[in-house]
Amino acid sequence: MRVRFAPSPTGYLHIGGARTCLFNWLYARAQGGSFVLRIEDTDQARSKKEYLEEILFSLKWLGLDWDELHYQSQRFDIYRQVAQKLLDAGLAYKAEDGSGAVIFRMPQKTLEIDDMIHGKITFDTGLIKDQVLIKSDQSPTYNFACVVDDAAMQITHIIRGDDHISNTPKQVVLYEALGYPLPKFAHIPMILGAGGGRMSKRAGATAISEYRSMGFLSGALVNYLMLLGWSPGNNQEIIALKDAIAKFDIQDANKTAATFDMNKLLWLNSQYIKSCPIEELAELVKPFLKERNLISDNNFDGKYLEDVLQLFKERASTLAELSDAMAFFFVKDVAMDPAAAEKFFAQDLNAAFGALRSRFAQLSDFSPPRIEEDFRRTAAEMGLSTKQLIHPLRVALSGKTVGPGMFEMIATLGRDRTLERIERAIQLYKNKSR
RNA sequence: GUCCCCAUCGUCUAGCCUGGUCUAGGACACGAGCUUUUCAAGCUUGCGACACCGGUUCGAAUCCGGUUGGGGACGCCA
Repeated sequence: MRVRFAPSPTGYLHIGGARTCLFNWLYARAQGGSFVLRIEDTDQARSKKEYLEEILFSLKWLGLDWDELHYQSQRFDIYRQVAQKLLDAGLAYKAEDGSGAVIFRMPQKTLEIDDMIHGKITFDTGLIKDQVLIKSDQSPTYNFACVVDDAAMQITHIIRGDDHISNTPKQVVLYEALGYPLPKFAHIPMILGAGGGRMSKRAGATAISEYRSMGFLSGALVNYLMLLGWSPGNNQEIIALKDAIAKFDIQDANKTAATFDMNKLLWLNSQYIKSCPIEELAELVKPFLKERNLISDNNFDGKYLEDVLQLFKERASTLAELSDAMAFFFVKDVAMDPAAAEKFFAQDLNAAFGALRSRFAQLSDFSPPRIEEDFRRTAAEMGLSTKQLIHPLRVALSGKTVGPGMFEMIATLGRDRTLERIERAIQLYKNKSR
């Protein structure tokens, strides 16, 4: 069996296209067939190299590899030849306006299509007008090139969005006119935007590459896409692409349109971040840290990065969020956010900070348990509760009121940075209160 | 307007084909609690759906018809 995904490089690869591609890919891999990628670049004016590159890049990023790659722009001669055959057979005619367009004479009949997902669908072709096959600029129309290619490339199963259901009778009559064997059709439901209508920018129609730069892991996005219109069964939600192959069958796809839900995607992404091996996560997060000027190619400490990631990997839902949350580990002078400042300047803790600084300086084993021990002793000596000291200390070290566990954080930050930041906080308070 | 598709919690879905085991299961989100140095995470728990009407049947979420609602297509775009 052979399937195909046929994107048009007149726009970026979006959620709907990616899901269609995914189902085709999954079905091909499950059945041991071939997956053909066909670029439908017949509209010379609107097709852009930039879009083509984005589409190919995004498919690779998602892990959807193809067995063959074809470009319709290189096959114009074939379409014209086939059109000529229809002309010769009297099944098509030249436009009367002398424009050079070739038009197919629509037969009048009732067509019944047996869709793999919807079952029988009937159409009355008498309601469809004659279809242009070759435009006046001699380029083929979508429905024509599509049929010629699907037949030439021996596509056996056409899996596409159900917005194409109404194109199906127009294509089937062409198969019949040309004597091509009819493929099987499987029309999968569309993905709707949050409002219930077509996906808009707001609702998530953004390019797949956009999700990448927002910090989604490709595995999480692919996993989410699989769940839209299909279920692996057994109440399973998290499933890797390679494991889905064995369970996938296009006949199990839903008929009902699904609404895109960013919350669930975010949740899945957080699950993937959480379970991602730390070395891998480090590689994934590096570009985000570089983009924020937190590390550069020659200055970063791989071990330090991994240690910091351990602290944050369970508390972020995107790589972008992760990078922002851990930024203070990589800057010289931490910026204090307004809410944190309020907490920090609430009372004079310089005596306690001073005591902490000297204790930490002398600590032989700079580990979380020892740090905690010293911290609690200091708080007790100063007549402070843990809370009274821990929150301002967090602000002093991170500039924030929220973050990972204090003692692990200090240990990971390291003695030098910790002492430096405590000292800086002491000075900051002095200057402010003066 | 014409044609086509669809209809289970707010959202994604399981169940539907092969009616009874469904006082309809899971996940996200939301509420509460536990844990706790904060925020998360995690765990426990709560809220929450078979669109409506009719038919078939001893029995319908499941089968049939209609209504309503939603979506899509009607380009020399793809």
